[in-house]
Amino acid sequence: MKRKKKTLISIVGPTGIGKTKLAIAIAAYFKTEIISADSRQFYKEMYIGTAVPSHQELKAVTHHFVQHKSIFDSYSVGDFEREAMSKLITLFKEYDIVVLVGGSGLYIDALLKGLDRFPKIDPKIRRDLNEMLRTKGIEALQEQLKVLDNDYYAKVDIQNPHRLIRALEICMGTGKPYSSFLNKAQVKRPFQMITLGITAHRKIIYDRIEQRVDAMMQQGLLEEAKALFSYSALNALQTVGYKELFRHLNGEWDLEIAVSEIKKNTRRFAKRQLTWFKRDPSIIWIDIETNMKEIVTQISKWLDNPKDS
RNA sequence: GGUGCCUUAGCUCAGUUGGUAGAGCAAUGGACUGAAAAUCCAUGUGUCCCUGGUUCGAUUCCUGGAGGCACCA
Repeated sequence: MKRKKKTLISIVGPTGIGKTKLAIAIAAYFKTEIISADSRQFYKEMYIGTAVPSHQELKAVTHHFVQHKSIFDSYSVGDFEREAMSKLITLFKEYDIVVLVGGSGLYIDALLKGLDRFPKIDPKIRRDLNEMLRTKGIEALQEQLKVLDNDYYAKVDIQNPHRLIRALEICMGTGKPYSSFLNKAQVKRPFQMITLGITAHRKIIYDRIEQRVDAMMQQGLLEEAKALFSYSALNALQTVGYKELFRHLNGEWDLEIAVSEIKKNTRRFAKRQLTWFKRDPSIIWIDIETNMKEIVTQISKWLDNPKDS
């Protein structure tokens, strides 16, 4: 018998905590498929350093948005939101439950909460703004934003060049203030959501990161980085695990230093992920030690008695 | 065994002509609307090895001890 209510079960949490494994177990249990929201597992040229699911895991449960893009493609969170929403709608025709898994907070939120709509902007504008940043400094960007969108200037972190450039490219590309595009509508998704956050004591998270980085090195991360070295300027390769090895490959760092930098940057990344997810009160946090059976039982209970819409 | 040097934050170390201390790194907290594994902001956590002594006051000077390093035996 089919449940009427469509439900998206999301698994979020810091890197290395075991999201992949749990998501596959849950998806297998409910006999459904997985949508991945991991901004680095999209790219097919990167494998070891992004900890994509193994071939076996991918065979056990169908995954979407894993290694479906190339590092040479330009791919944004807006593209992801559109593609993933349309995939979700398709999947819900066949399944009552779909599993979403990932560690990229912005991408998860894009799907769960929606983004405002922005027109496509000519990439030349961003290139010019980056050039302006390089030659005239961040003050020039700040001055420009003050003129074009004073409201946003008052709110934004004006030390952050990415934020300034994004706002400015919208202002310049559309002729309208960036802030005029924000909060157009509260999106209402046509399905209910259960979001599980996996977590553990910081020490345990960090130990797992340490072990995982060592394991990646053993699996040949250095070789993978070598093969991608000539593309190191691409956005997709601004990625922990690769950017540090590039600095080893260009002679800047000993391998040992590069590896310890990878560990450090992965720790910091995990911390930022926790900061992002912590502010979402709808996330139900479960400890890494909780066993699978308990989790599935709990989910089934929620599905039978949805607390809210 | 002798002589010399060292012991201060998680680590490496600075410093206080005697008024209980500060850098770098690490760490921690936070922000985040198409670059997000990106980008940015904020924060100093301490038996100054122990013990007596001198002193109004010792992390600082002196005695003794412990540990470390170097050299000599």
